[in-house]
Amino acid sequence: MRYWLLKSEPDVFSFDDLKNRPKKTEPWNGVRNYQARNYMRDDMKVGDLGLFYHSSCPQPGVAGILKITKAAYPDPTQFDKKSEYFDAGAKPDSPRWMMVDVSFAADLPSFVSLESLRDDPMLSDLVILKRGNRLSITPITDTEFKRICTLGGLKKLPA
DNA sequence: GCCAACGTTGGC
DNA sequence: GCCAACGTTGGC
Repeated sequence: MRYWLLKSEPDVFSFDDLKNRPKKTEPWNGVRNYQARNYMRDDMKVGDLGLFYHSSCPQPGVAGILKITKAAYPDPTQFDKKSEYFDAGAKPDSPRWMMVDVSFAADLPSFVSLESLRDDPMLSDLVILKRGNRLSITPITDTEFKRICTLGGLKKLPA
């Protein structure tokens, strides 16, 4: 299995939103970047774990842990003219954008701020810390995943 | 295929 | 609100 970091703006959809959804699973829709799409389509598998990262907000950082519950399938918002994610170039018989479903996996006892990620020598290769990186979905190593869980005060890793 | 213009991201 | 960095678009 693999590990991921997924960005979301908490004003739009936060880790608490995911945790508190009555449904067990939520679609990770609205990704409109080819590289991020390819990660979902080609490499994400059910059971993979991800860090839920809050971006474009007063306190950026990792808020919790999610798991992938459904492999990539076409994102319906690309066909919805009323959606902000509508893409006139995408057709139902040739979808352009994909999404996966995710669900809450575990809380982190403490929020792991962007600053603390930057300050940790073990995380110097973390993709989102690289200059100019804007990818909303990036792979991370199991070492990085475990380290961030530790920084978040998690003693036992989620299964 | 080049590249300027434009739009978006995201930390500060 | 600013701005650096990046991705996409579209004319040529």
